[in-house]
Amino acid sequence: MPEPKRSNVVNVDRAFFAVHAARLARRILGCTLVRVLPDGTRLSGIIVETEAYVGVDDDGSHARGGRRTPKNESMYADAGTVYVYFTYGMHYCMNVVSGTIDQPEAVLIRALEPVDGIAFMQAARKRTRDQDLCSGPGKLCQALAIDRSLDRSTLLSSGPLFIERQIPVRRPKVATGPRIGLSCGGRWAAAPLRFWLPSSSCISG
DNA sequence: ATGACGATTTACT
DNA sequence: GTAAATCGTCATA
Repeated sequence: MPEPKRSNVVNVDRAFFAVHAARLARRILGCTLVRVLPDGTRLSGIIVETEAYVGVDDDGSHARGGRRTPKNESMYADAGTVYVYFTYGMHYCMNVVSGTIDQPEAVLIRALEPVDGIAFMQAARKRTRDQDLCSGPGKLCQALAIDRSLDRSTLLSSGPLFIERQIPVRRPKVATGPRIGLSCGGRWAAAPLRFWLPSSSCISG
């Protein structure tokens, strides 16, 4: 039985994700990331900040130099696959795989503007302003209950995670700058591969 | 077997 | 501004 479509929501298919990471990073700004919990609760937020990790040559990427391990295996999967990793012994971060199969590119989702399920997010995040519920890659995974069990899942069906794209009223203004938190130096640390909507108050610090 | 590290967050001076 | 928290993963031995 087909699900009722929300008006204004455009279909997102594999071709939407199968572009260069820097292109996808811009493309998903303004889209809505939706998380459906096992009990059916819908959590969502508008994507307002992203970073592109552009392939084996990218010194900032987990796949630099062609590194391929059980941890980052999903980076090598089809466009539209979810890559979730665990870092600093306490945080998860979520990526959307872009490009072509076997070419490890991905877009890190760095911040959301909360929309649905704000009460759940508040409970999951504890004493923080609504504007900081999802203002960082680890924060949004906490708020949306995203962990490694969602690694390797796909955004291409109405599963636990998917993306909704609204018809834009007007093309949003996008700011760019260097990515955050990289341990590498040089041109890859400086490359303007971080993208955000400067109109949002939910950008990571 | 061991050690160093990390695409971060939070608290504290 | 600086530092602690905290542990799975991977490279080296």
